[in-house]
Amino acid sequence: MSYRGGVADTPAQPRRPRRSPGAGERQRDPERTKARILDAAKAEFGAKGFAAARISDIADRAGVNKQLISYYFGGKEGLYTELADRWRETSAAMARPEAPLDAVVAGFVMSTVHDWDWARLMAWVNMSGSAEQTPASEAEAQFMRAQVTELKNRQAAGEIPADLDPGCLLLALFAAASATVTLPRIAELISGADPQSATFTSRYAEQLALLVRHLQHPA
Amino acid sequence: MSYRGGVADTPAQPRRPRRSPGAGERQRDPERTKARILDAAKAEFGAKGFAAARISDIADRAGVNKQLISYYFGGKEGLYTELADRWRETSAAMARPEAPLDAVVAGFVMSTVHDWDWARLMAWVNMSGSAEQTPASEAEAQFMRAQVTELKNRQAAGEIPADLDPGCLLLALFAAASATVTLPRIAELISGADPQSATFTSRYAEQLALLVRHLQHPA
DNA sequence: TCCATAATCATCCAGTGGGTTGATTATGTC
DNA sequence: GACATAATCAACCCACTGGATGATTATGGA
Repeated sequence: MSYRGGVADTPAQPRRPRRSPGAGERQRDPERTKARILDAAKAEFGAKGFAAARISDIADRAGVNKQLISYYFGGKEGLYTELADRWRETSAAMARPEAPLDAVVAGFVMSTVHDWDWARLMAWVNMSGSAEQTPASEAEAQFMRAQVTELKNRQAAGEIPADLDPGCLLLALFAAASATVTLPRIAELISGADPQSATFTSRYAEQLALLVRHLQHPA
Repeated sequence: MSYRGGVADTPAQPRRPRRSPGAGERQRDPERTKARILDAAKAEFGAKGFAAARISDIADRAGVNKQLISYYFGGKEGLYTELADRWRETSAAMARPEAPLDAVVAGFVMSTVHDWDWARLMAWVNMSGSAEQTPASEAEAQFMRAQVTELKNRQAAGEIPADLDPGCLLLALFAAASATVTLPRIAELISGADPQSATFTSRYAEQLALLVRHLQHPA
């Protein structure tokens, strides 16, 4: 038995066997091609992680010659960092300032439904990234600090128990909200349902929100 | 720049250049050798995950010829499953029945200090394992179910709010307790400290325990 | 002491996978 | 229409990696 990368690949596009020009459709369209490669890469990297992902698989999924990955992104590593960078930007932009905390957490959980691959990619980046390796962009640190002060404000406003350290709380909430993605097997074992499914995810999101509310207003 | 596996390798043994017989020490000792290989594998797999780990690195770290990995464990995959199996047994045995919940959670967090590699391995297994791939041993499922009923009991005893689903709560606690291992980069960003360090880990453990207590007794 | 066998090693082998090369075909412009 | 250039592809290359082979040495028993 050869090792197959983790978690079933996302069904994804029906994977047309060969792209036929299609009336009115350009047959050379660098933007489209790049987008396709990025999508495919997101799916593959998300499913298997960097090391286990194969650029030929990515190319196949994108319906494109694998050389284009070098051509556009400078190889596997370039493609990966491109995606990682985009994720950082996205997550930095994701800072929703003044929603209730339980809603923020639940929303984060739910976001994994719409973009499972993206969430998985985040998880891989976090799991395998160390400080020396990828120096954690200043923007990223900024974002985290902002989130911490966010929590601190909520704490000052009495939304959160005063004796909890905002940093640790943030970390815990982050981890809990990522649970379906980072611990899919346990999630499945516990719930009996597919951790990717909307039904389970929304239930879990709701429960987490409830938990947060319990922290806020005494039970 | 070639991709280096995630998270700095554990310092580990000083990696003796060549094992010299050493007075009174057997120079052929299969048990010792196997143990060394397992330790090295745990460290390598833990640091980089299955796909990125190299059996030659494992062999080097163990100070042993790489062929012995095939000899004793039937290759890379066999070695990995061996470790994964051991982890499952260990974690199944880890079921401490009647400690207070906050202590259980804190203890789980603290366990990552003494055996970081092991915790990382767990994280990789969970992250990359899907149901089809490794059918989640019955024992494993049993263990999880047991934990859930454990929580249910605590809930019945009024330790936990009645409206929380025990399964979801377990998942959330599990994820939160694994945070330093599964999200080391975020942990580092938030705390400014090394997520592997005992100081940070114990602080985080304490905070999580506090959080659990807040769930139990209204703030 | 000698032998059978287990343990260990150095070396080789073949498959894989990422990357490169050079050719080919669109596309836009003059 | 012709040309320059961008986009795309098929084929090849070679480093790496996991595993296999066969030799060698220790160990324990007869």
